[in-house]
Amino acid sequence: MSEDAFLATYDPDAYGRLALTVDVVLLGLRDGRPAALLLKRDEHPQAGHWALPGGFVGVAETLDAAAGRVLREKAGLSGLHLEQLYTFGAPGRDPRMRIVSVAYLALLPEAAFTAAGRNGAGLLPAIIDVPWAGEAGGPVALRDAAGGGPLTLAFDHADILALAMLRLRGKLDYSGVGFALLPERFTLRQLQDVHETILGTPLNKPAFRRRMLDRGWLEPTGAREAGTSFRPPELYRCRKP
Amino acid sequence: MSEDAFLATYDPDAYGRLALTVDVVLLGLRDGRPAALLLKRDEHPQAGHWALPGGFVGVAETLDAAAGRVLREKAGLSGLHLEQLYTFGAPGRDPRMRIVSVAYLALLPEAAFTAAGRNGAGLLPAIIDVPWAGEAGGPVALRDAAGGGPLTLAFDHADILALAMLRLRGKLDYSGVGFALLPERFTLRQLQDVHETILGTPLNKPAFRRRMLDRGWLEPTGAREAGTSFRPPELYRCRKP
DNA sequence: TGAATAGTGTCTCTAAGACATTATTAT
DNA sequence: ATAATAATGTCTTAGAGACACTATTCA
Repeated sequence: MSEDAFLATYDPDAYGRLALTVDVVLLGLRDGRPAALLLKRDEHPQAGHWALPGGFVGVAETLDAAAGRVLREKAGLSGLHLEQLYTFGAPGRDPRMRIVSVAYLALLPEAAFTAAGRNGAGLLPAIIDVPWAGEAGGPVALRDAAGGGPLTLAFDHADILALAMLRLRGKLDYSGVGFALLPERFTLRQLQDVHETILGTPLNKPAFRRRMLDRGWLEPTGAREAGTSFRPPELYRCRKP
Repeated sequence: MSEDAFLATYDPDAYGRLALTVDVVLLGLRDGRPAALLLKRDEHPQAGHWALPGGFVGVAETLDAAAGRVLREKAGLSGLHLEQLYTFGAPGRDPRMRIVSVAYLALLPEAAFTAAGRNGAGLLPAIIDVPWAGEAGGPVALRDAAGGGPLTLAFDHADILALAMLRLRGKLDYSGVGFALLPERFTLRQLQDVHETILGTPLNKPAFRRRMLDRGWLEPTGAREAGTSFRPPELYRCRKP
């Protein structure tokens, strides 16, 4: 049998029906704390619960492209740091049918995060309270950034969020992801604040400066931050993240 | 509309048809070099080419369970270190239809690797020649362990294999994965050889011993390796990988 | 001048690399 | 004894942490 003949007789349903989605963890900082943007589900299943923005993967669409489209359609954002996290496929995770979801992590600079949180698209900024117990990670607790109570997520989205935090923490000090949470020009203090927030531990200032500068990823802009009532810090730009 | 009513009317085909598979990179060591077990495809598409063992995900099956089943059915192995790697979903990666594949990494101790390579199941041990150029990783070259020429893989399996090597290298020194490539009892020299092979660089012996022993993952068995014509080395066991 | 933070100099401490030395086995 | 490798002691070196000190701006 030739390959063409084989393809003509191939039955796509022979192995059962399932659907593929992407779910995107939109991570940023809100008032110096890690936060995620959530969407209220207004359709079944789990209508009324908070969830990660997600969507079905188009038949002719790359996984990365699907994640980018979700970002655009649900949050009006593009050009962000976006990376695949992990694929969640437990049979009972969605009551509709077998839905396997490829989770993505998107990182938003503080300004984009704040803007997306109040653009009327229904995105809720939720503060992530991480119990930084050891390296194992663990379940994360969520609460409304506007001061509301604790939030619970739909499906297995709490697991996805926890994994996103873990991944971010793991990559922080060797991979330039930290820059994706800052504006284009930033001070070393801002960079250190980001690292301390994500790692959940204070860092030594001289050592942090040395490491960052020796790494060669930072380029001084020559400009300094304005509006301070003290010595204005140098603004840096990321060269090679 | 209630959730039950919604589920009754939900159309699983509304977003297009696709299939989900798992592909498993069976990594081990062969004569001190990294190697993978490959299967010759005897069905279309790409019949006659070498490929990673894989299979479709059952409708009621966990992704991890599917990978475990592939391992059992295609290589007769179980109880191995098995972890999800990445999901490959480019639309054209398989000519049959849209097939998205969740890639897994399995690690085999040297004995299991050798046995699986000659059990008649058609698994070919292929040496992986990695150009260790920097941290970026890159395409890997494959050749028949029996001395044959270079091998080319079907589909995008070369990319999957390259990612597997990269992941293994990255996790080696902070995660106990190295133990999964050794027998239950091993010497420190064997452990160092594994690390040097995977990392592609020689390591300092006293420093390596110090690090490994200080980590607390190793437990001396009291026994020593037999059959040496010199001072027999202590055999260790992994306590907490 | 005082307050506040930026930015740096320097000492200490830890861990890795280099290298030599001792230990233990078989022949 | 000799050969071969295991296992360790020690010196050096690189980098992180601690801490204090200087620098620069605004009020």
